[in-house]
Amino acid sequence: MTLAEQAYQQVRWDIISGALPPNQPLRLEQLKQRYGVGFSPIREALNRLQSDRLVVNVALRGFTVAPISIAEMWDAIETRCLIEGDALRRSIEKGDDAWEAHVVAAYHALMLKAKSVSTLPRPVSEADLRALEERHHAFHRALIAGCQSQWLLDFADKLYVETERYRFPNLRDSSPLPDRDIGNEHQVLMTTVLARDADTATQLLQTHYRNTGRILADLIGPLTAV
Amino acid sequence: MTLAEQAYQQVRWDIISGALPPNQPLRLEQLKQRYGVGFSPIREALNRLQSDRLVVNVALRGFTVAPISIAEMWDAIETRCLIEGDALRRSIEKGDDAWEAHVVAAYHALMLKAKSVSTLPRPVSEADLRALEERHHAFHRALIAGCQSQWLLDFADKLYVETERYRFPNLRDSSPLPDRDIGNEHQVLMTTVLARDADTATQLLQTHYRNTGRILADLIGPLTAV
DNA sequence: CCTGGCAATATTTTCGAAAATCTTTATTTA
DNA sequence: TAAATAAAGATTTTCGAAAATATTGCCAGG
Repeated sequence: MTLAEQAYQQVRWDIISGALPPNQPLRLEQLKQRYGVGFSPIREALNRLQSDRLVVNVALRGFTVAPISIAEMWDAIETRCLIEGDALRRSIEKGDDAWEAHVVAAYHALMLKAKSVSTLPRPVSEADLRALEERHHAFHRALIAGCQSQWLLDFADKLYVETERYRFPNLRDSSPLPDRDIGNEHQVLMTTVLARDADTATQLLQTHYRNTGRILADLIGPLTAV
Repeated sequence: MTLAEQAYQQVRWDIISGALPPNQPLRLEQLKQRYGVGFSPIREALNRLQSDRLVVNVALRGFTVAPISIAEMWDAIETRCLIEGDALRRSIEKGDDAWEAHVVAAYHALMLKAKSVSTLPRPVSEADLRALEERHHAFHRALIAGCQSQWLLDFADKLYVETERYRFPNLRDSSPLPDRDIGNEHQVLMTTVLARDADTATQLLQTHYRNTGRILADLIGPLTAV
């Protein structure tokens, strides 16, 4: 793997996890130090992150971490509902045995990690949270992986990462909500998908995302209102 | 504007127009000469184009122009129908007077250019074709610009460029089809949009794209089958 | 004649310095 | 004092050379 690729993944994670907070100016000299590489790989990473909308760049005035806002979060969530809703529908219609198998496997892997993390003493390490996050992403990707559209999958990936910027930092801070069982929601969703009930599954998926949005809006709203 | 930005726009156009054909290896030394800039701006441009899926990159083995195929074209078209269909619907619901004005203006500008180009002696110059293409893009963007979703607009832009790779090269080669009046299709579409008839407008837009797809598939298919 | 390994060449990737541009600070002028 | 101007400093952008890696062509051994 090239240094540019490594830098890309590291900066990307630091933005998602919040280590590099929204609107933070990204000075090249400082990033060079932080990630221990030269200018070229850093610039390459930042250019790619710009296409992901994780950083913004004004010509000759450098890069900053992209801002976040409640409005932008809802835009990402609603667009995700559209993209993944359609992709899930197509997956359920066209998905073969291999697709089903991957869905089951990804769900199982997610559950195992969720269980193991839940028994860990707080605060949970960055590495464990990241591992859990990887499997969460893998599960959601597996659901729509049978849609046979590379464009839908690409867009879904971009939107997943974007919404994660809102979800992840609150995952660390707040304790799990007593009135919401994410594990159960995932299981019901998978069961419905495997039963090939496209309408119900799409509804469940979208409701899942919108409920998350409402909770996050309540958590973030008061803070940004200050 | 930075050199990297200029290089980006130039390479992008050369790929869309077909001057740099699909699968063409992009040697840095050669591009450096062609566009008259150093390594850094070229690499920056290629990295951005990779995010647009116009070039592909294998680590340490360099960049090539992204391949095209009938299957990929249909994927782009169908995804575009989904994205722009929803965006158009939202535009019609939420669009204000300023949005309507921009639609009318963009349509008018497109018609003017189309008329002027149609009177020009063949072959039409690259510059004229590009100018016409810019206005065509602007019109389609204006239609959905009222949707109030930056994500939908971003995705629509990406897909527009991708489908243009299939449409544009055939625009130059083949004469206009006698049984299809694109100008009329655009006018009917705009009238329906301004009448705020979301269902009909969405149908027209999607049919417009799918008809184009069928024609292009017939033109391209025989060639690639060789 | 074919195949595997090795040197030579070509290409990409990375680095650090130089050039270009923006920002800040100090100074002058009205 | 406020506005405008100029110098100094900081930062981004660009370049070309050096390092790392891949590809090609050649030769020996089976």
